Amino acid sequence: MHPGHTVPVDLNPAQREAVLYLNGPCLVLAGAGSGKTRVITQKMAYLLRECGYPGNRIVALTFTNKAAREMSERLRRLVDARMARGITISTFHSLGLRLLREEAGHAGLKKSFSIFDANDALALIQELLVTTDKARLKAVQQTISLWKNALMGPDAAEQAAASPSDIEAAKVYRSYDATLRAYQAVDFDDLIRLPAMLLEGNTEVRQRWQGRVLYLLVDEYQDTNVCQYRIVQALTGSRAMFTAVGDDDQAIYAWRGATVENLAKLTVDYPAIQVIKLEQNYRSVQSILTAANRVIGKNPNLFPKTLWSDLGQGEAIQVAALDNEQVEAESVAFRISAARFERKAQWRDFAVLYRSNQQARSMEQALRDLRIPYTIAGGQSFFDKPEIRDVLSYLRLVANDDDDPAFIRAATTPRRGIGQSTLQALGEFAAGHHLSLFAAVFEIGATGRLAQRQLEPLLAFARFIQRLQQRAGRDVTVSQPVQGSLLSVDHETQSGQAVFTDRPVPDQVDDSAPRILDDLLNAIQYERHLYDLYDEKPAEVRWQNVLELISWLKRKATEDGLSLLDLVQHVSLVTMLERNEDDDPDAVRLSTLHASKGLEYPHVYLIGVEEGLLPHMGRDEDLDPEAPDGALIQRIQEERRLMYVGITRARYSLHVSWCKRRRKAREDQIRERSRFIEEMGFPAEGISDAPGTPGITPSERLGMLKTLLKKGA
DNA sequence: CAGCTATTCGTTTTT
DNA sequence: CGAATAGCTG
Repeated sequence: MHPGHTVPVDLNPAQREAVLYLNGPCLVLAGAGSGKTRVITQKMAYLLRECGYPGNRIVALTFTNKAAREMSERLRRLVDARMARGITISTFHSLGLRLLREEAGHAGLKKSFSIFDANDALALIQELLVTTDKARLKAVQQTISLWKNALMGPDAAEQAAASPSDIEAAKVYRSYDATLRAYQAVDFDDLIRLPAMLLEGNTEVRQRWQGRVLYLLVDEYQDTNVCQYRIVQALTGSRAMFTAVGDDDQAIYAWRGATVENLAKLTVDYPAIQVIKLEQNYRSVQSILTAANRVIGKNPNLFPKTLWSDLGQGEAIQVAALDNEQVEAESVAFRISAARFERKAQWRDFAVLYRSNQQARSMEQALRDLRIPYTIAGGQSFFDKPEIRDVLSYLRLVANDDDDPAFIRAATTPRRGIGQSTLQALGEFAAGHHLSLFAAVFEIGATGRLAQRQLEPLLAFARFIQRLQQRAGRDVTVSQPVQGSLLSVDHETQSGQAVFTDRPVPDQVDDSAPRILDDLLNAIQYERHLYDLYDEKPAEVRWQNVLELISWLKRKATEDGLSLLDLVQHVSLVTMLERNEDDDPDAVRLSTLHASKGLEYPHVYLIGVEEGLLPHMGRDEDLDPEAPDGALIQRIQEERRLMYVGITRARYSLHVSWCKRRRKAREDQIRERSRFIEEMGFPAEGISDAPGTPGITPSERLGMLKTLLKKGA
């Protein structure tokens, strides 16, 4: 493009140093809003342009798909698309998935292994434990997950298990893992753990993948777990050419196995590592930054930083105490509405952040009442919706008929005369003969263990799946796009010219993926099923979701020239998450604090800042005899970082609120304001009560509503 | 077998 | 107050 003057501009000295440093490993300690994404994208651009690195040998890893998307968009603005071709910008999970698909054989898996989501996994644990106690099941699941994230197998877990509950969990872990393997399935944690094991244990695999990674960049390094750290080590090898960017003050994922110590560990494992601090904040006005610094100042710090900004003092932070959750929501909705008018701002300039998803409920209600458009991030995810899981279960089964949970779900949805007792008989037979449920259908007939009326629908279903498998398998599209330099293509569409020229003309029987998908939906009468099950409106919404899924799959199939089988293998839950979010409409953003990390908004409303909710407290925190000393303190510290993350999302104004009362189950609870509010400096100067919000009477509220509706119309 | 009613039970954050 | 599940009936 423009060789010569492409050395990054618009960077401060520290950022510039971080971008240019290539003599070895590099650790960038980036405070909130200090431009870490800019550093990463500029560095990628620098590597591509100035250093002549080929795109397909640069890998950038993030934690969320949103972050990955953001990053590739920003890179796209910096460099020519051709130059960036083949670059990998993806989450750890999707890189892990790609590695696992490619190296499936080395991991003892067939290429078409299934991926269990959290629900599938929980159901499996429920089967293994006899308990119906959901809390216990979740606890076991969590424990197993932590072990997996720590790269501990069942043996190691058994050794490490101290408490009776851990010993029980270790037992479950063993059979859980064995069962997954029998199903030819992996869970989310395996997408990280198995690649880590493969890279460490298999020299051939390690060398192959090392050879593809000339430079590695890792975002949000403070949120890596043991497996992820090992993956970084294995991929970079002794060359150790990588840049890790992180901020220990924003470590908020300890509960899922992330260890901040990984940051410090880098300086130990790589003594020559170059450590660069980014301390200038470009996001927030000083009043916000001051509050943030005060709060986080209460935490011990691995790497002390002093954030500063030259954006001016800004307006005072507002703190409001409200009567209850509903009033709080109404107050926020109203104030946003007024502020948009006064500031001549857009809806999208406002965000409402909260600790837990349920808090979105009252907020949604209030926003709807005032006709304020909103979008929710981090709520129930797309692939958690039953209709999506239903459809995917068919695809999973087509790709992998060892996947018993998929079999059960598909066979019984929609209802087709296959019920509890049928499945139980089939299950017992299958277990006794070491068969999958699918395979058992064809064997059990001869045994006469099932009545004809039970066997019939089973056979019909299994044959239906077989037909799909045949059609999917016969559809061998020629060119898989060249997989020579393999880390390619997460975002860069692989389409280009190859797909169109190399694709065979479909013959009379159209077995292309899109056609099969259509036929499948038709055959199972899924739309009708939805309308039978739900009311008109919700049914339509769900059907729309299905259509969205299908059209996404079709698009993917067409663009990348994939057969249905390829599609199902390459496109699973994880890659589905990478689907382009709908265009961002002008709407208020509702988000959990966790999901807000990395984002910024001009005006932020932080709600539910109460003892017990924001420093979130378990019920009987001190009653837990197994809790080691200091566990509580650590939890509080993580909650404090969460508060810090919330505060630092705001650019110009921050509004904190809390409820004096909150109705829990059946009874109202008296709540105290969060300790974090005092830690911010309240009620010191620079922070004030929100004016004109407390104690709005219903009639006043109605009046305001009418006024607003007039304005809106 | 499948859909309906009655009852019970309430921690969180996400890939 | 709401959702998830057990249990019952057609």
